[in-house]
Amino acid sequence: MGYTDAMQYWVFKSEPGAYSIEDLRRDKATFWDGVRNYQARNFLRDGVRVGDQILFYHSNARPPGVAGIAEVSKDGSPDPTQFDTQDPHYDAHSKKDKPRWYGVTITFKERFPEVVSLAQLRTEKKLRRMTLLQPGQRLSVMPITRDEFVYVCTLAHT
DNA sequence: GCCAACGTTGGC
DNA sequence: GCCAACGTTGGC
Repeated sequence: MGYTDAMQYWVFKSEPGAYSIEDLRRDKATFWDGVRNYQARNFLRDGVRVGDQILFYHSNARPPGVAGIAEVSKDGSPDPTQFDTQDPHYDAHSKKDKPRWYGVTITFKERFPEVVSLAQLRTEKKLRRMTLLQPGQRLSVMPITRDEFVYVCTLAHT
C-alpha cells in the first residue's frame, strides 16, 4: 500500500449467531463469504481494498450495533461457497470462469468494551447522514466516511 | 412474531 | 420492459 492510497471505511454486518466479533477475535482473520447482493458484491469486488477499516456490526442482535473493528487484509476474490453444492450459498448459475460473487479477507483489530447500539447511533447528530442509519438500508456491506468511523470509535471508548 | 422495505423471479 | 408474487433483511 503506497502513500497515494486513500484508506476507505466500511460497515460490515453479521448476525452474531452466524459469525460474531468474538468469532473473529478467535480466528484472527476470516474470508467474508456468503454475500449475495449485487450492490454489496460490487463493493467487495471493486471498492474494498487492503488496509481499509471496518466497523463490525451485529444485526439481529440484542442490542443491534457496532461490536468492534476489523481491517481488510486481502482484496476481493471469488467466493468459493458459490461453487459448493453443499453450501447454503451455492449458486447454480455462477460459472468458475465468470464468478458472480466475491469476498474479501478481514483481520480482527478490536472488540469494543460494549456494543455501540443502533439506538445510540441514532441519537448522534454527527451521524445523521451515515448510510447505516438511512431508512430501508439493508446492505450488508456499505461505505461510511472517515469522520463517521472515527466518531463511532470515540463513542465506544466514552 | 410482525411487518416495512427492498431485491429477485418469472409470466406476459 | 412491466409488474405481481415471493423471499429476505432486520428492527422492533
